[in-house]
Amino acid sequence: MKQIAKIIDKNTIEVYEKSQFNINAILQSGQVFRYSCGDNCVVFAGKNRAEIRQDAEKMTITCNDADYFWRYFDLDTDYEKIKENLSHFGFIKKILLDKSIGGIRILKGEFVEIVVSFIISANNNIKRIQKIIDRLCKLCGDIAVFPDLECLGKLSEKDFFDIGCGYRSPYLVSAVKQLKNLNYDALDKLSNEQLKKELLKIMGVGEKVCACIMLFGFHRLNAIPQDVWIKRALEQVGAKDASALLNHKYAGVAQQYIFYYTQHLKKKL
DNA sequence: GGCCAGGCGCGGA
DNA sequence: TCCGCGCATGGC
Repeated sequence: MKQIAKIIDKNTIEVYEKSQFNINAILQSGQVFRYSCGDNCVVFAGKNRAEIRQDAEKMTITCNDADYFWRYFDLDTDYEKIKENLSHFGFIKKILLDKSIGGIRILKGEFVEIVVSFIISANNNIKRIQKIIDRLCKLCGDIAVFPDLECLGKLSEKDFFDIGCGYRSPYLVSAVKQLKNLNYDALDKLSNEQLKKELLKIMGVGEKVCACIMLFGFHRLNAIPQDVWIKRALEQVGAKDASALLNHKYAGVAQQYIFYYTQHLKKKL
């Protein structure tokens, strides 16, 4: 496998394969809510921060912890192989003609942040989700740091209501209590079926949010979150292909391609 | 101004 | 087990 990236020092990673790393597409594919893009992009994960600069020949990630972001950006995985595999589906092959799509990667988010963020995401829109999460961070003291369980545990239903969580507020209070009794490393060892079963016990986590947590928090690449956008898209490709995709080992990756293509690029399958 | 959003929990069949 | 309903809020 071609080396796609290299750790330069404890604060710096260089990424060389543009075809496998498009920071704008990654951040705009709906898997992360705390980021901003101007000349450079900045992304936050837990208490960590990374800035990504794109030059002609390479991308440079400047961050507080290079090892952390190596894992976060999934830089051990060769996405060319995944793309090749998924290209057996005609409609995925067509999507990948848009080169930005091929630069999407599945991030490895912080467990608590992913769970809380995607409970908030239910029946909500992305702009509003981002604002609520920003207010949540501010409520616990630092706009650049996602609250830990200690701070989250102190928040009341009213606190969540007041920052716009709406009817999800009681779910969040319950979920935070449950999260205190869950151990990430133990969950990470479970099979897909067992993990799903455990995550579904969390208040506010149903089938779709569960799939998001599995995909973006546990890197289970076959987990496919089916929101209204994906369901609409899959109706267009026919039952046979849709069924095959839903059971594919990289279904979650395909789902990210479709989500970005249909929603962000506003293109039809 | 009305429809919609990365849905979910709940009660009733 | 499987519907259908209600739900907070603001983006568009």
